[in-house]
Amino acid sequence: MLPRVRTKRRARSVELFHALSDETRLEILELLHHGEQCVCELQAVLGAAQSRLSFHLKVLRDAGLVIDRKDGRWSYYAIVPTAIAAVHDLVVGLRPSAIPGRSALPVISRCCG
Amino acid sequence: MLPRVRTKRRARSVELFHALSDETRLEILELLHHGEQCVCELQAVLGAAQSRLSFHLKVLRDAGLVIDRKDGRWSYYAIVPTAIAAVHDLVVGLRPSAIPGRSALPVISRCCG
DNA sequence: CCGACGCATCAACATTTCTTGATTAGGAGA
DNA sequence: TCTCCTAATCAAGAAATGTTGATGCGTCGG
Repeated sequence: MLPRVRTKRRARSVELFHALSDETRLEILELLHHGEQCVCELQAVLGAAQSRLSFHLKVLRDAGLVIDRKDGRWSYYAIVPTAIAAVHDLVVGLRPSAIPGRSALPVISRCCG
Repeated sequence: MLPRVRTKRRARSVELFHALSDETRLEILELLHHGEQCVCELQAVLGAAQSRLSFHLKVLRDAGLVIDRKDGRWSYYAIVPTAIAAVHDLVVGLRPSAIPGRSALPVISRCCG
């Protein structure tokens, strides 16, 4: 009976959570805490192959979690704070208490109607 | 130069975000907002094959996001609020502002030292 | 005790995601 | 221009993840 609404929101959730569900990508985000970084710097610190890093940066970029900027031959990546905020909001929406007017008590009455 | 600390935390992040990076599993969590539910109810609402549902419930359970309780032949699943809170904390930690004493400005000086 | 039910688990297959090495493209400097 | 450098992209293979149908196990009702 559940309406098919919020499918878009769920798709977006999947995209964002998936982008965050990888060790390398989380390390990248941690490094970007220090501010904008160029790919070669990330590469040096992470000790990752260039194409591998590029792949993960693309995942993060496609998800909107980071943004890139070209300067000469270098590419600089930075965190997109609003995207992190979006993730934050999605997580808040996961909390049971997020749905008002309903208790979290078991519905004992009928199981498989 | 980055210390290898917080590897455990990252592994936990990967586990949690991965559990949340699937459409079916997000739907399950939404349904559990209505309180504890038995598997057959989830099955009916989602129209999912029984083994498929069982698979996803196991992923959620292994990640600690839900807990199960047996009653007779039925299994009831419920959200674990503290796990959601843990996810919340991890996301907060992703925010650039979360690292104090460092600005988020680009480090222009030397790129590839 | 027997059969139906609810659900976990397994094996096999399909699909997706990640890694690796090679290629490509544009900018910078000689 | 020629060459090196940075980084994106591609193709192929490896690995992880999700799906499906079958099987097994405990519980309930007859």
